[in-house]
Amino acid sequence: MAAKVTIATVARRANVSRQTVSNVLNTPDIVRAETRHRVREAIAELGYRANLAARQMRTGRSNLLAVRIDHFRDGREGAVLDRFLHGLAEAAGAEGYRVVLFTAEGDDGEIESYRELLGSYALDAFVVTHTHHGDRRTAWLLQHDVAFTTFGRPWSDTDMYPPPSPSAPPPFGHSWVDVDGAAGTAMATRHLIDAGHSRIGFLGWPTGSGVGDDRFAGWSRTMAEAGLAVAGLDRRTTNGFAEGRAAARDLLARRHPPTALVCASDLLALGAREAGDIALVGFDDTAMAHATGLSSVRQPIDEVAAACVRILVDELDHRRAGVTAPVRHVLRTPHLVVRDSG
Amino acid sequence: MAAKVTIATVARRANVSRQTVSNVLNTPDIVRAETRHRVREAIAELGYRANLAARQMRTGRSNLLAVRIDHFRDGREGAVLDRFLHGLAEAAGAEGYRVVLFTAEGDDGEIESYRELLGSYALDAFVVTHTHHGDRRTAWLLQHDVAFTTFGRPWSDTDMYPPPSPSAPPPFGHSWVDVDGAAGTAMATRHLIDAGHSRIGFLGWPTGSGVGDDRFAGWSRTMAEAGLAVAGLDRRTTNGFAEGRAAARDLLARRHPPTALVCASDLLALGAREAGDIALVGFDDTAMAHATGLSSVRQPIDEVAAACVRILVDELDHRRAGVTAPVRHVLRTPHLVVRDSG
DNA sequence: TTGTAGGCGTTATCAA
DNA sequence: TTGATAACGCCTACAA
Repeated sequence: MAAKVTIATVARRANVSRQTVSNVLNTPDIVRAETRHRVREAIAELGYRANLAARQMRTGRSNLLAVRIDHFRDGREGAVLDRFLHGLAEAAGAEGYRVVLFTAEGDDGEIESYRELLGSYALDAFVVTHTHHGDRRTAWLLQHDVAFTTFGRPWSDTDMYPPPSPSAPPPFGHSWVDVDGAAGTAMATRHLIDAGHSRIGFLGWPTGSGVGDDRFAGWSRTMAEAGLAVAGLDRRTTNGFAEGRAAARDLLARRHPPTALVCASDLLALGAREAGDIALVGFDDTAMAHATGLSSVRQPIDEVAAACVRILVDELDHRRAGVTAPVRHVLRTPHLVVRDSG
Repeated sequence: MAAKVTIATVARRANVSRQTVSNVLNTPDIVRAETRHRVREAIAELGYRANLAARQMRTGRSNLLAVRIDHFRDGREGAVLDRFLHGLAEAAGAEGYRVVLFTAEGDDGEIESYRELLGSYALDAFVVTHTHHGDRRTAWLLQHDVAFTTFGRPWSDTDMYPPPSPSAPPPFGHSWVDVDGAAGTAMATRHLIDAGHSRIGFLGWPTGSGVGDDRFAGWSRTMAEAGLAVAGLDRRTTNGFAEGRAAARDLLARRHPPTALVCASDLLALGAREAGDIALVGFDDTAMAHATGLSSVRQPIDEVAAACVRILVDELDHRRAGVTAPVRHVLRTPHLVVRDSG
């Protein structure tokens, strides 16, 4: 354990006051070049690093971003969350922030965690993932004037506009970052059309999930634009391998079966692959797709994470300056990874 | 934003001094029951929560555990690290600790991160993952007397016993938690033997990786114990789907081909599945195995994470008391998830 | 441009 | 058993 090096140590070494050292650190411009240089040398020689706890105590900023880590869920969530966390940690690190994890059960459990973490002044902002219809979390955060952004759009108006209250002045909406799922499935559909298919089906999740409906929309819109019929070509089911297989079998058994399928997840696509010979495109470009040669729509997760961090850092900077940051919405376009399957 | 509630607020409300409130929080035994009760009521009424930055400043403890999050690597790493992080965050939370992430490139990059994080007093201990032969990280941490534990055994003596130095007194080894990979492949092998197979092959990674050699050992040991020949039945290759397929084809083309394969990863197993009709057992029980009905050896990741946290909390408690914590080694046994593949 | 004084919220020390 | 005082390391305001 090296001896403790504080601002005072550096000050003594550089023959200046503690305040001058602090200035070199925080507002270098107001320090004479020669002094600044001397102080920086002392800092380097002594290997000085600011004590973050002390800084936080004084400034009230912890430079910590919190994100909930979910239970492992098969397929999609696993791989995507993993990449997201990595991207988040990397982007945050570059901005002088760090990422802390917390776990919670359900929306209300997550809100309880917000209370705890905020109560102990343990973090500056939250990244909220897996937004859904009627999301109570975003409403809570808005009402409590907490800095946050979401990976995922608000899927209903009530998520965007909580009941106005003195503590939640306009604008009521919140910043978010998301991937344009419809653009992804549109891309997949177009790819299959270009490959010569005309009876292209869609395998997705039950109506009602924002993400699922979005992905459905990209397919149906593109089919319509190409003048292709969609009647009887789509099947909605819960996410899963067996479910994908069953749904695909069902589609293939119809009078005019599809020759290709756009799927809302790799898992569904892999299930469908077992249902018979059919061109496939999955979604999320998971390890499974990579491993099994499945074409898949890949979300630019690193960019999403970086955008989240940028938004939050900007938001925190604005708050520090006492002004309201603009609400920002970032929608990134995924890209299609073509493999032998489609 | 609720008004700030500090220990002083609570003290006033309960008609005691700040110190008494602090005592109720940290050493409740020394406070008279009646006073303690009154203070606790005030805490509840006011929704008081300790300011962690202030506490850290005073105690020098941040209650933060740091873990590096790697780049996403296909297959294995993704799913396992994901589960591990969740388990870590959950177990840490239960002990009043939180988990912070950091990224780094290579061992030396990780060591540089240690320097930074420790220098700013930003965390109490590290969890080190993916230990390997000649791991410089553990040696560095030992030499600098940093609290840490590893998920993964030290795979060479030099990892365990750094050059003795005044700052690293005995015991030189470090605590670790790991999964008994050999037990896992032994289990898989026995399962295949019980299913009637006698020519059971092994598909693994090149010699030299601790984890890979460990998994190989379980297979070869079990085959020997059962009096079964292993000559010409194993194939080592880099991890990957195509690699697994090629290696399996190679094995199947031999004069006396195996009828079943124990694989060091799900990815290899899924590749092997495409090589022909052969019973398979994978490793890690990833989403891929779950989705495709592949039998697989599942590591008790949650238990590993919990053990890591327990070791670290214990270590930190000892340090706080000024005594050396015993070095602990935890080796957990995986279990076999049987599906239709094997 | 540089230095001095004070306080952030907590806990450790010691006195009452 | 409880309370007063000081100190952790930093930053902000203000004075020199």
